[in-house]
Amino acid sequence: MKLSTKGRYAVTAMLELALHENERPVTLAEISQCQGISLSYLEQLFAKLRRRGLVEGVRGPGGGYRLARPASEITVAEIITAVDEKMDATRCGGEENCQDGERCLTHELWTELSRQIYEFLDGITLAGFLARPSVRAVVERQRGETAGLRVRGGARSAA
Amino acid sequence: MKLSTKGRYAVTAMLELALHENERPVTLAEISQCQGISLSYLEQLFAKLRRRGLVEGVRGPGGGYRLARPASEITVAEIITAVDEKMDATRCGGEENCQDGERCLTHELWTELSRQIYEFLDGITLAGFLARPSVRAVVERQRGETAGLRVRGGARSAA
DNA sequence: AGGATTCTTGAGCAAATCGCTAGGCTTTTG
DNA sequence: CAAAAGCCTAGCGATTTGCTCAAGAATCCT
Repeated sequence: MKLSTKGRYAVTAMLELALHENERPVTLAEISQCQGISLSYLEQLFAKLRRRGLVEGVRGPGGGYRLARPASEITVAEIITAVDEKMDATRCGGEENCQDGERCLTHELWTELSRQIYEFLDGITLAGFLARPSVRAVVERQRGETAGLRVRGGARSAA
Repeated sequence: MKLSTKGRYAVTAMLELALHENERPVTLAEISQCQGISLSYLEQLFAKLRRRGLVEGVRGPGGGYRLARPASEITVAEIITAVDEKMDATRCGGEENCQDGERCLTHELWTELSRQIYEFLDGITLAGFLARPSVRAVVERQRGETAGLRVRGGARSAA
């Protein structure tokens, strides 16, 4: 379980997609501009997210990315592990013969903690997170401020 | 909040100290041997832990490291932030003017999530973690296996 | 059909970080 | 004083980060 800026980028981008779940696809260019992340870097992250079946790409004009599953079925843990690839990296490499037999108890202790963290993050879905009052407040505020400014194409409700 | 092998090393080493809380200090050489981490790397990690007031060093023969506070008052979050130094690294650098005013809502969303994770880890103390039944079982097993083998000096109860 | 838009993929690259080596120093015990 | 241990600094190879550049493929619009 590695939790650094890379995973943060991915989670943030996925939240952006979740906010536009029932609208047209969101382009990477929009996310890039809004977040200040380079377009190509986002492309790499989304390539991994796509391979893991978390997002779908829609090509052509009007295209972009869309959540492959409902936001209520995508967890933060999935996103992070999708872009981080390897997470176990135990010194003993899965074997438990750190020293002689299984003397080194520490990696089992860490494994337990790591599992705790994973289950915690696995309990947070995109939809669930966006539904929190404190988060909801931010979304509403931003929505209100930019209403009528960023509506491109009349916000048709995507048939 | 960065959570990678570096933080794991630190947490693991601290757990080792917590296991010998009421005995003589634990040397880095012992931890190094048991965990397979290089001695000098441990020294660097412990330098940071010491600066944060999490451990005390005891010099001279018979010395080593000891927890500066009871294991029940040291949280996993403290340990990880102690060795990882920087964790916020928000794109906007604390300012909220990502684009125009505060359009970029995403970093607030992430901040919220990051806080959740921090509070989760801050709720886990060394003592509390070692008290869990599943962890306890591992400790007891290891203790039994190595009883009489690794007792150096007669396990005097440190006055 | 042709061009514009957007995803898709790959090569590569500067900077930072990781985990470690090496070496020297200080303090304490005996 | 010598040995044991903490303490400190410099640096190094490998990996990862975050990014640029470039080409291709699918789709929409005219």
